[in-house]
Amino acid sequence: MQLATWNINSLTVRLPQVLEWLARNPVDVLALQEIKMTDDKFPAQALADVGYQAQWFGQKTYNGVALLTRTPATDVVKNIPGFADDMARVISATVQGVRVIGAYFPNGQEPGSDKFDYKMNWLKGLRDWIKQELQLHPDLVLMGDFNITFDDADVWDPAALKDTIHCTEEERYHLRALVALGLCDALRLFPVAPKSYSWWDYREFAFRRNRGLRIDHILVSQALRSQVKACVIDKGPRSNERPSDHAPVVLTLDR
DNA sequence: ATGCCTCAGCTCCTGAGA
Repeated sequence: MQLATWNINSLTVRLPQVLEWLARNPVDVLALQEIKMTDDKFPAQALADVGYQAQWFGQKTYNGVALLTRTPATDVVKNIPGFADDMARVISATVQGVRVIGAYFPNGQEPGSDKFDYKMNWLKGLRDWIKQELQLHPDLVLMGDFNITFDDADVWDPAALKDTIHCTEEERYHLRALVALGLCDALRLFPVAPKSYSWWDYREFAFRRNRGLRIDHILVSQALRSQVKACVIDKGPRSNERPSDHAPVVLTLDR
């Protein structure tokens, strides 16, 4: 079984690239973030034509998430139950016995800002909910655009970016707290090549110079840990014409 | 320097992203 996550920064613009990627990477589940469209605009038929069912949760202009699956997704939940939020950031479903949670974590803009406070509250709400979800669903995958680096290895210039957004101790504390519930960073179950990133700024030839951050993650529950065969960042689509600024991350499970 | 790209939308500029 293969699961993947990809922040596509507008599904309207990137639909052809998503279809092309799925043709080459026929994963069982693809979680999308930043689809940036209202629910009525979602291209369900184009995805069905290539063999994917979809669950989606959109909104106008910003945010928006979806789960594309080859087999039916059941018990679909949108956003974090018990956490009031007017942004479409999370979609969950059970697929082939695995509880899959696709999430677009808040950006946070700048430490000290209102958006940063919202990010901290959202992270707390997420943790409280995931703690319960793990009790209900031992086989669980939480993946998406976390907008947080684990540590300096995830940052192209740790000195220059110290304490800036995605790299603050507060954000990393929340990420570690999430992991401490009983999850593990699938990419680091294996030797990771230095300077492995999942996002590169559109400006200043950042991708060509590999000036990036690793902020897109796949976390797996303890029960699934022994089934993880591989986890890779696919940098290929970042070289496309009109690319997303994020690369897909792909998890292969032995099940 | 607060822009450098890119995207959506109350579209020829602005807000937001990261």
